[in-house]
Formats: sequence, structure tokens, C-alpha cells
Amino acid sequence: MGITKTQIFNEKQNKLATILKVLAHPARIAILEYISKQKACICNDIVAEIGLAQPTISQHLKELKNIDLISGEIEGKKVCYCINLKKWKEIQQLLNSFFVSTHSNCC
Amino acid sequence: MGITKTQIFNEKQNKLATILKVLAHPARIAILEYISKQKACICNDIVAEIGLAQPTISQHLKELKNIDLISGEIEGKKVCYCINLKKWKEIQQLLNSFFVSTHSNCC
DNA sequence: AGTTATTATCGTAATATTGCAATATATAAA
DNA sequence: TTTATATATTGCAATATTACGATAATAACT
Repeated sequence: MGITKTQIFNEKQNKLATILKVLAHPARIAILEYISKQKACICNDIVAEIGLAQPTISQHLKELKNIDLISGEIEGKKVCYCINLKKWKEIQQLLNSFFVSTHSNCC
Repeated sequence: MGITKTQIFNEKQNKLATILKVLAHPARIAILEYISKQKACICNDIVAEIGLAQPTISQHLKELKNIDLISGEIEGKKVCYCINLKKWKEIQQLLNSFFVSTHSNCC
């Protein structure tokens, strides 16, 4: 049905899945990589850098903002998007503990 | 259009996104957690454990198999699913290097 | 106020994903 | 060989995601 039965899973599983879903798109990975490479706060040069239309980029940025992974500061006409380091590390930690605690013990 | 423009992204970005997409579902997270908890190779007790229909679980297992994250060994009537540790660690490494190399330097 | 530049939102088309009933396949047991 | 059990596949309905044109909103400049 295209709808995920979140009710039957626990909070941790749903949280992890939600975060991974946001990261699971090459455009959003590219956006994060691009933002991180910039010396200064850079705005929608992202549109020029990545070959997607402006509304599409804006939508991807919104999804990254929704989970608080990036924040956008308005600077005149432009908006400056930055990675939220605190959240970034929190997610890194979450993922790492998932990988560490999950390991095969058969076959 | 529901279709991702993979052509405009590099191989690494697409690979990472593909892997994350597979992991980005609570059922598949739950399946991996469940398999890892079992002492022996356990098969579709997964269906009983997780509250989804057998075809649905079978489909999720297939997706995990597609990226070689788990392997299924036939044991009589049953199939024994195990985490592929080599791939597991490879993905962990891939994710970790993404997180380490991507960090904010503005705002 | 009018113009221009930047970003966000809306509406919509195309495609993907999720979930399941029905069915097929395979193996073991009777 | 029939029956029962375990798993895979098919087909389909419901919903989600991706992408973009059109348009709105905002802000700087004239």
C-alpha cells in the first residue's frame, strides 16, 4: 500500500529508518557534501552545482531541515545553509551503535 | 516523476544512496536486529516475530539479499538467513567515511 | 512603486515503494 | 503419491517520492 506500518515497530527502529530515508538520496548526499566543502556559508549555488531544478533542490533542503540536519540562515536575499554539527554527530553515533550491536553469529 | 536522476551524481553518491535506501525501512532494520540476536540460523520465525505477512517479509529479505547484506541457506524446508559480515563491515566503513569527511565549516 | 534576484510553495505527472491475497514452488513426512 | 509446511513469486491497490513549471513571497536596489 505504499504506507509503512510504523505502529508495529519500536521507536528506535522508526527513528533510524526515518533518518536513513532522508539520507538515502544521491541529491541529498551531494548537497551535504557540497555544503561541507564550502569555506563560507554558501546558499543556492547548490542549484548551479547539482543539475536539478531550483524547486527540486529547495524540496531536498526542506527534507534535510525537517530532521534538523541542516539549518538555513537568511542573509539578505540569500539563505545560508549549514550542517548542524550536533545533529550530524548524533546521527553518526546512532548509526554506529546500530552497526556495532548488530552482527551475525551463525553460518 | 518518482524517478531519481542517478546520471547526474557520481558513483559513490549513488552507491551510498542505494545502500541507505535498503536500510531505510523499520521492517528491514527489525529483520537485521532479529537475525543478529539469534544463536542459531533462524528462518521465517521472522514472520512470527514481526507483524507483517509472509510475502511482505519475503520481499524485504529479497531486498537485503540484493545488496548482499544477508545470505539465505536452504536447510530442508526452511531457509536460514544470515548477515553477511564482510558486507556489513564494508557498509559500516562506507558510512563512517562519509560522516567523517562531511562536516560543517561555517555559521 | 517598479524591477530584479533569491528562495519557497503549489499543483501535478511520472514513477517507486509497501503490503497482501492468491498462487506457485520445493521439500519433508505420512 | 498425497499431505503438510516453508518460502518465493505474481498481480494489484494504496500511498509515497521525485522532479519541475508556474507562481508566490521576500528582500535589495533604483
